Amino acid sequence: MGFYENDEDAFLPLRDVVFKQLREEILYGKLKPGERLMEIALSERLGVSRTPIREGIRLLEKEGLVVMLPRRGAHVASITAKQLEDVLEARRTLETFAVNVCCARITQKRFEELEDANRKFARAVDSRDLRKMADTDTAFHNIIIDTAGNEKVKELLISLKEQIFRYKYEFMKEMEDPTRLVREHEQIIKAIGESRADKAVELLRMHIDSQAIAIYRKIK
Amino acid sequence: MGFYENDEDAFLPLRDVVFKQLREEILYGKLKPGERLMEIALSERLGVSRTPIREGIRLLEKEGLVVMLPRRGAHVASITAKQLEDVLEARRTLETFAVNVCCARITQKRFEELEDANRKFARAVDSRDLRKMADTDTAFHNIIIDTAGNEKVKELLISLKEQIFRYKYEFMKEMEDPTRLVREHEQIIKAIGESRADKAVELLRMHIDSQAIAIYRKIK
DNA sequence: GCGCTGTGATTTGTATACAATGAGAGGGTA
DNA sequence: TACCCTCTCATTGTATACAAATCACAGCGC
Repeated sequence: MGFYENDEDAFLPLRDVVFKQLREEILYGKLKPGERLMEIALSERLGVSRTPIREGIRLLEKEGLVVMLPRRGAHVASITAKQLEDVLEARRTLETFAVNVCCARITQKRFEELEDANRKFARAVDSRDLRKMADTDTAFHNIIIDTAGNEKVKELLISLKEQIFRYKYEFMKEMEDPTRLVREHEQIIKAIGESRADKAVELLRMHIDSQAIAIYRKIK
Repeated sequence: MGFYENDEDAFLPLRDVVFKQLREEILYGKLKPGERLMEIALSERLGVSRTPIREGIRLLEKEGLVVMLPRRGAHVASITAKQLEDVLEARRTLETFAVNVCCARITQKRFEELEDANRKFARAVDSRDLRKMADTDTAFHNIIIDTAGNEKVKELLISLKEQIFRYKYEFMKEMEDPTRLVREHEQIIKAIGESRADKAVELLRMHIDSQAIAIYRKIK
């Protein structure tokens, strides 16, 4: 690859380096939805042969970040309103399941982690650093998902969220009052702390839906 | 590939032919869980070069049918009790969501398709043809999922089911009274027909769980 | 003016050659 | 015997060459 972002990449197969690099570029908007990924151009830009490029693109397809058509190459996945709706509905279904289980299983330690994660998110919101906001928000939700303890659900949720991350990122850019998200997180934490599973599920549903509506409006 | 199963394969990229062939072999037990997929051996057996083999294996990985470790090749995915539990829980979550939406959206035409699908399943059970049973059972569940109209949920459910198909198949082999499944389907159809979403959800949950328990017992 | 067809350039699909790694056999030593 | 070292060989990773398909567009006929 000519240079390495960090040392660990040096030990990864090139396909994984390609995957990580392109994933980054797609998620944070350098590669835009619909843009074509051409193997030769990429192999020249990244300084590897077409083989790891092809394999890296396959990995992106697995995550739903790229769509491939036979003989017509790979494109950065773009999303229709319908697809967005479907993904968000699937996410809501799985993540409300997760928060429900989480209520039953949470430990004191995990609960404190959750509170801590939201404090970090609050700081990120204060700092107005978009990337930090996205990362700390993800970290908060991931604690809930981890606590539920279902690896397959976790895997599916990671993939679903990546598919809409780019749009959510754009949406957060223009959000007038992101502190509302912090308060919504606080309410969810409170419901979990009180073991009120139904309430936590309902709050999380609303939390996801309100973002869904905003993103949806933006897409159309 | 030397010969073609059917004509349409002749127009597919070789990676897709490889994918379909290996998928068949994994689902119906010719390739067993844990078995190693070696590229050279496969390329000789299927009469293509390593390139489409590698790409076909990537497609299988995407479906969760094989797992790959860098430098250590691909293996047919085997499943631990915990993983099985996780997959079934994820399936239950998404499919109960689907049946819930299905109740609200079903049309007369779709309802008749559902009844018809269960009649076909009943005939398959009578015939004792295991493969037909599996196929018609899948077809029945797919009508519910299609009616819900969420493409992403459908995609996830297809993948989840494939991951446990092999075990379900083995389980059906030894099932003493498969007509119970037909009756369970009938109950679900009835609940859908009466638009009793909560009941349909509960029945489907039980339908999935009872199979889950049986497969679970078998694995351990 | 419009559409059809053929041709060349571009791009993906496939095969193959070579490099690098890892697993295991075999032998030496404590 | 148990352990470790090295060497070998099988296997995966990567690069590259060639084949086949697609696309864009020019030229032709209607």
